[in-house]
Amino acid sequence: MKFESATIKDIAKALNLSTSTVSRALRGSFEISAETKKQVLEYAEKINYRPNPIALSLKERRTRSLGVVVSEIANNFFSQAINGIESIAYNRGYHVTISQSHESGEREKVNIQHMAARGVDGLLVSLSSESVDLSFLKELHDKGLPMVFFDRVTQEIITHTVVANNYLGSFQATEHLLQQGYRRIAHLTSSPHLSITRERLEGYKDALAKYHLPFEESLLRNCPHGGMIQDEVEDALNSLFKGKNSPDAIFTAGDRLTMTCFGLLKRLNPQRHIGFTGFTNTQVGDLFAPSLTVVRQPAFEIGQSATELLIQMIESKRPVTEFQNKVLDTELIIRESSMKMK
Amino acid sequence: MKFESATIKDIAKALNLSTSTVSRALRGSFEISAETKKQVLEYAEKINYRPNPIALSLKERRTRSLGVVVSEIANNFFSQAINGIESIAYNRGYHVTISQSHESGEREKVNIQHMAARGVDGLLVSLSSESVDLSFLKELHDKGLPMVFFDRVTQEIITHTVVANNYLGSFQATEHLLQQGYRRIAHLTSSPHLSITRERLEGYKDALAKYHLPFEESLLRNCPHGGMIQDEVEDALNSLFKGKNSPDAIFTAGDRLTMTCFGLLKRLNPQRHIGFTGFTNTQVGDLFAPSLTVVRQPAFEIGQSATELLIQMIESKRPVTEFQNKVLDTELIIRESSMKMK
DNA sequence: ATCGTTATCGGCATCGTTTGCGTAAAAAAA
DNA sequence: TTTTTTTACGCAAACGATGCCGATAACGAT
Repeated sequence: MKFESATIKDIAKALNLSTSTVSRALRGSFEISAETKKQVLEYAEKINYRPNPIALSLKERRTRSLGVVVSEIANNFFSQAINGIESIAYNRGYHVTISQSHESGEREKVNIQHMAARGVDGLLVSLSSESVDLSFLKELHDKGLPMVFFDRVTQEIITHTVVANNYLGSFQATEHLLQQGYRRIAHLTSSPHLSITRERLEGYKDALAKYHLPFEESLLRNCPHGGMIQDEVEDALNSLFKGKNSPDAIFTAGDRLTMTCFGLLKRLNPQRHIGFTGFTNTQVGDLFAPSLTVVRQPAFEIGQSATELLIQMIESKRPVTEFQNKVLDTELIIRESSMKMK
Repeated sequence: MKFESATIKDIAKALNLSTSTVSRALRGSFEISAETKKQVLEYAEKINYRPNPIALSLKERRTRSLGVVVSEIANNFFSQAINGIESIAYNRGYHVTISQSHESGEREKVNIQHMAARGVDGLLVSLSSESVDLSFLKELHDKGLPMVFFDRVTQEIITHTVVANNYLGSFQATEHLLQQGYRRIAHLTSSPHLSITRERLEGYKDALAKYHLPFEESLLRNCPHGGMIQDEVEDALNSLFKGKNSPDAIFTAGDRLTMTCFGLLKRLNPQRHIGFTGFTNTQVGDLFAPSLTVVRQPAFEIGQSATELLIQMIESKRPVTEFQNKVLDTELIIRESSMKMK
């Protein structure tokens, strides 16, 4: 089953012209007579001619498409970020190819290499939680493939980055819980490799320090799959609530993690009140019971900003040497789940 | 800023061979000596040679990528369906290019034509609510571009389709509300043009008929943007609850519509109890207050099934003339929101 | 010595489009 | 009329890879 489209040759043959004349007529070159031009334009319109973007890509060595790598689409943060990416990309004439790593480093590598082999003009990357060996990305970067990291970034590759103010968002959320009177705040987070994990942990620690509380390893849990695997979260919660020194509040550091943990908390511990807040971009936090106190990231804007920087790099004549590291503020939306029961 | 990659010519030049020899050596042709083959393979590995997919696409007239058109990614149903699409596509060696129509017919047309102009080997389409003139799609279909419709389908183009059993899902949900004792069940749905709208309306009507209740126009509301525009839903709800004959239950026919309506219902009518259920693929229906009775569609499986059919069409030698119309069952998950208060 | 085989490789066209260069005919200048 | 300029177009190369055909050499058979 093949799909045939009209080419410039078909027009040339039909009108007894050369392909070069047709090509020039189509793009309105001044060295083609008005008459010929009109003829060509009319015929092209008639047979609904569309230039073959693949041939153009081969010639111009560009595809006008951007590659996006995220861990999961079915994640409020990422789907909103992708909306931001798309809104800029399409306005600037770029396509968007999306691939998911599902938090697998191997999958991420395969997807990126597949896209990079001339499939895309640039890459928007949010690393997977398994990503440790980034040498394949570094190679692509060294070869000149433009890339911008967002959300989950790396220091190993020097380029533009766009992230939320994870430190401050985490600090504010933790401080809010402390202000409410909670004193044993557990922190449920993703893989320790990730930049967001480290930054959010720092904010959490510093907020504790401000209230002269020690950081306790025993209140920290890592779920490398970020809430995608329910058992991982369930194990973490069970171990947290096993002893007698169990936490009185939980602060989660990721969209899926927040949702999964919130659900499990209701199931596993329905009787006890646990203060709760977490990073999530859900738009229905006020519909939950209890309504959810959340740290919201400017996902759409992060996507937009990263895309603008990427396109700017792609279209720059000379190699870019000055890089921006954008940090956008989060928003703490306080609802019932973090309130202290009397 | 350009990204240069090694080509077959570089290998040929370096090894003093012709490009054809290198090409054949790379794909292990038997008419190349073992020695040359080894030389080529080794050098290719050394410079990390990757065939240029664009050049291959031009030659083989295929791109090994699939185009997906949905209204919104940030929609539980679609993001899960895309996961299904991706799971099959990547296993079969296809890329996935996603575009959103945002329920705009114009945007949909532009995106599809952009992708179709040789950008993709086939299309997976869920129509936008504004889609009325499908002539551009029909043209592409007539030219031989393989396409499969899922979720929101059309009769105008004869090809494979994969949908949920919208009629039955709607019937069961409505019947459930009726069994609970509700008698004035409003139906909030999307654009009347959509197949899903019609099918779900039929199920709703037939369930009413089974209980000898008349269908009342005054209990039907269309929100063409499917819950993406809050005001649309708010207006619909306000007009429903204006008179004295206001509904005692609401049944919504779409993911975003369900979420938006559920939120508004709590805000606008906090005092009165309204029975509620709707189509949605949210994974956290049990976390809401009240927990949400939902009609869940097998989104992942729908995506998988549609993709399998599409790839089968693409790889078929001769035009496909027998088409499947798959219908997958929905699941009614009963929770508190649809319970009748005593 | 001549021919046929076989093994191994190169030349060239091709996919669709753009573009630098060349050139015929027509128009303008001499 | 001759020369120069302009107009309007064609030729061919290029992008990267493939594949049909043809070329060359070595070798055995006749």
